[in-house]
Amino acid sequence: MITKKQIDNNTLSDEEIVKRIVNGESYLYEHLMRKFNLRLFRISMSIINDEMEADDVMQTAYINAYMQLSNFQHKSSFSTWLTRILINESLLHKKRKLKQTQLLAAQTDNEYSNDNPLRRLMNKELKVILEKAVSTLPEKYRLVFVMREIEEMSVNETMEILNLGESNVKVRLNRAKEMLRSELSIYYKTNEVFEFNLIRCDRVVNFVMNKINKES
DNA sequence: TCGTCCTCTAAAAGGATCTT
DNA sequence: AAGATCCTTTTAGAGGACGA
Repeated sequence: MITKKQIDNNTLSDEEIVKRIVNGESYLYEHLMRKFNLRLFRISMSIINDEMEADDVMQTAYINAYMQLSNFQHKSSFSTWLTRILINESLLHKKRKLKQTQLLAAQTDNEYSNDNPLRRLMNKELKVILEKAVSTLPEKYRLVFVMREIEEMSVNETMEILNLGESNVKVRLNRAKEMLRSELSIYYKTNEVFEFNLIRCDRVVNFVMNKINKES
């Protein structure tokens, strides 16, 4: 575990931390991993769609990045460099898995499992619906959507990592949103979103009735 | 070969936010 | 308040893939 003292109250930039790691302070790598874990997990999930495998890929990417740290030339930010390594590793993993799947003639499970970091932030039902909708997006749109909207990465960072032009990033994001709107409309048109269920109905009714009874 | 669909790129308009 | 900057959205055109 890293102490606050060890990382100078989080005031060091990623690039400075990298330099210190390269100079022997390897324990500082934990700080970088903790900082980027969530981002890398989400991006990896957007490619792989499997939590366990995303974990494995992240581990491999972290190890690869660590091994290459002394070769990091600071041409881009550390986060961009690390994300690029993760994407490469994820795509490689996907490729291997596809090959394996074809050999075994097995079906790929495209559904997200139920435990995801987004859970804490969202209503459970809405989260499932959104995840399902996001998972239906073609990979290239899903990646841009996750990076821009969920990870709040800049257009510049996204285009740099994905090796795309600026307008292409924008159009892909816009199309991803269009697809999501269309996908989600199925749910809200069938009243699955904001469903006023029996339990909630009872709760509201009971609350109001209690209030009325007290007033009278 | 031709038509259709999809993707990418570029440009422009308009809105939101930041800076002076 | 005005201008600058960034972002989103829309539109048009070019080019590739694919089926008839």
